[in-house]
Parts: sequence; C-alpha cells; structure tokens
Amino acid sequence: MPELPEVETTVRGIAPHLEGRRVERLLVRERRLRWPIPASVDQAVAGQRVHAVRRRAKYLIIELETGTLILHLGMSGSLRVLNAETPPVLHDHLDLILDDGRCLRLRDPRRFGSLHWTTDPVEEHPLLRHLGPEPLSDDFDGDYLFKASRGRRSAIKTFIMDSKIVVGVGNIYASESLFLAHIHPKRAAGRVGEIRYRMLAYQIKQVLNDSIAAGGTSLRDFVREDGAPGYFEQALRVYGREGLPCPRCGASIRQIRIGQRSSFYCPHCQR
DNA sequence: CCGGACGCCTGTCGGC
DNA sequence: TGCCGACAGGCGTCCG
Repeated sequence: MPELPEVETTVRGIAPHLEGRRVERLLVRERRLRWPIPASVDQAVAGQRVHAVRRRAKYLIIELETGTLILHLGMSGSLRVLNAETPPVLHDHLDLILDDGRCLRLRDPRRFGSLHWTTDPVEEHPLLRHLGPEPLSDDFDGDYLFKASRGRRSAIKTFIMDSKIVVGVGNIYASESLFLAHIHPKRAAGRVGEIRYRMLAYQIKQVLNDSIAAGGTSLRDFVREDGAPGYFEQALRVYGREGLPCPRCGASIRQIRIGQRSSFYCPHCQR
C-alpha cells in the first residue's frame, strides 16, 4: 500500500497535531502486527512529549523525550488524527492518546504494519541500518544508480525496489518511473547505461514529488490523516492500466509479472 | 554476496 | 447465490 508519497503525506498531515503535545498513553487493541508489540512499549511512552515526527524510507519516526517510535504502515495501514472518544472500528489496532483529547489511530486490516520502540539512535536500528539513500536527497542521482548497478543481473524494476539501493520506491512508482524514463522493466540492471540512469533518477524524483503534491495514491484503503484520499491515481500513466492506450504513443499497455509483482509498461516506448 | 521464492494477513473480485 | 483461487501499495527470511 503506502509507498513514499503516502507516508510523506501522512507525516506532513499528522506532525502538526503531534509535535509539542504530550502522549497520555498508548492504547493497543491488537498486539499481533507484523511483529508483536511488547507491552513494555506502553509503559515506555506514557507521559512523554513529542519532539518531532519525520520519515525515513517508508517508516514514520516519532521522536519522544527518551526514545523513538518507529511505525510502518505495511500494505494496508493508515493513520488518522481523531477525537480520542471516537469509537474504533474493525482493524483499528492502536491509539496514541494525546493530552488534548485527540489520538493518532492506526488502522491496518492486513496487519503487515509494525510498531517498534528504541532508545538507541534510530538510524542504528536493525530495520533502518542497511537502508540506501532517500530518493529525494542529493546523494541519489544517476551516477549513483549507474555505479551501484554494475554487474547486477536482476531486472531493473526489482533493482530500484531494493531498499538497500534506494528506499521508498514501491510497486506503483517503479512502474511509473520506468515508463517515464523509457526503460523496459525487465532489462538487466547492469545493462542500463549512464544516460538512462540519469533520466531514471530524475523521473523517480519527479514522480514522487508530483504524487506528494497530489496527496499520494489511494488505490484501496489509503487515506490521509483527515480521512481524505490522495489524488495521484488519476495521474498514473501505466500502473493498473493494462489494455488501455499508452498516454505517449497509444500502444496497448501490458501487464507482466516480475519477481511475483505485477508490472505495467508500454511495449512500444520501453525497451 | 546475489537473486529468487515464500510467507505473514484480510478483503475483494472474477469465474464457474 | 456460493465457493474458490488469484491477487493486492511491503519486506524480512530462507535457500541455492
């Protein structure tokens, strides 16, 4: 579900409601997320001031006074800021209850999301330690991708979805950016040239920024912190558009599987 | 080290 | 109408 733009949209939406507030308590209704939430987390966070809310890869980082909450939305998670008295519905697994009568509520039907608490520097957490650069940062560019891809035989789509290479590029934006850069998604990563990688890095930044500006993509259950959907779905060029005409040349968009994931491309524009 | 397959879980949809 | 398999925005783990 949420890729980088959806997580970024969520962070921007919730940060103003959380920063500077105090966490009254953490209310967990379902501990069995991707990893069970230890009961000790509830004790650890109670009473603490929220210093900052930010994003690293697809993780939401909530900095408290003595440590950090690391929240992942998995495939189907979404966060909303609600009055704490609002009755929970099915799959509303936890509330971070604030001192102003509101709460941050996680809904996650598939339970692939997770919540971790750490008192160590967050970048050293096992889940974050080996992550590659942020795609919207200056360390990410075509030269970096070109060097990192030498000798790689995997499909370029799989390559750019590898979080050790670059974070935040999920199944939707991988297809979209490869279309915009005119690269066939099955091309071996090691056989893509420097010029193409410059174009690809540029298009990854472009499509992520455009999606953030539209509030992300709401294919199924993603909603923003206020319950509104994102509007980038209507801007998708190839994802989910099998059989429809390519917006550039009119050829029929194809759907194939690469590494067990659906992939969409234009057979005429992408080689 | 690399690449590919699997599984975690619920909901939805298409075909029969 | 009901059932069943396929599939869905992620990602850690295991195996060759």
